[in-house]
Amino acid sequence: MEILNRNFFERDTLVVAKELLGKKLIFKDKQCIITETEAYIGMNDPACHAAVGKTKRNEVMFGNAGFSYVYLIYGMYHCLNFVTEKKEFPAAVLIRGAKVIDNNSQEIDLNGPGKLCRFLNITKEENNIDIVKSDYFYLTETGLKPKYKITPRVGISKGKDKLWRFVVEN
DNA sequence: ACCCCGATCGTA
DNA sequence: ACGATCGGGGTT
Repeated sequence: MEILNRNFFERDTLVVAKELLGKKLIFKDKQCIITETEAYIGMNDPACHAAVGKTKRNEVMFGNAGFSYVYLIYGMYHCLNFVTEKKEFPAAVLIRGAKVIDNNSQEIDLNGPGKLCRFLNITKEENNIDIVKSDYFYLTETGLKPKYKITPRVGISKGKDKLWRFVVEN
């Protein structure tokens, strides 16, 4: 199916986060359907890495939409994000969960950003990749429009008031 | 050089 | 409830 393009990502982060639910994520030989996302939006969002200004780690968030932002958390897990909005406006969508379509049609639930990256084998090597140009790392349309609920983001100490987490129901 | 803490997860 | 484990970012 149709590959998601730059225009898809270069929009309001909350819209992108909601619309990423049900999309297919392809990385090398693996693919899955996204079921949970969170938005991190700009320098005024205290939970966003960009809140401290531009640094070596977060500079990709300040760049073009449609690039991957991968970082190491707690010394042992990786988190996968996709950069959104216009260049120089730092924002991204964290991919927190997905359902895998296994070769033997076994369903695997990747609930949690660390588990998702561990399963897909995504590491800092995959940081700053243009996913609208790559032939091994990209997203596609599926036609799915899953029902979802809206909740506060999890695992953060600041910015808990924002309802910027989106989870597919059922 | 040092210190604190984090967009997590598995175990207890 | 807690420990694992380490890099980023701020401070001395």
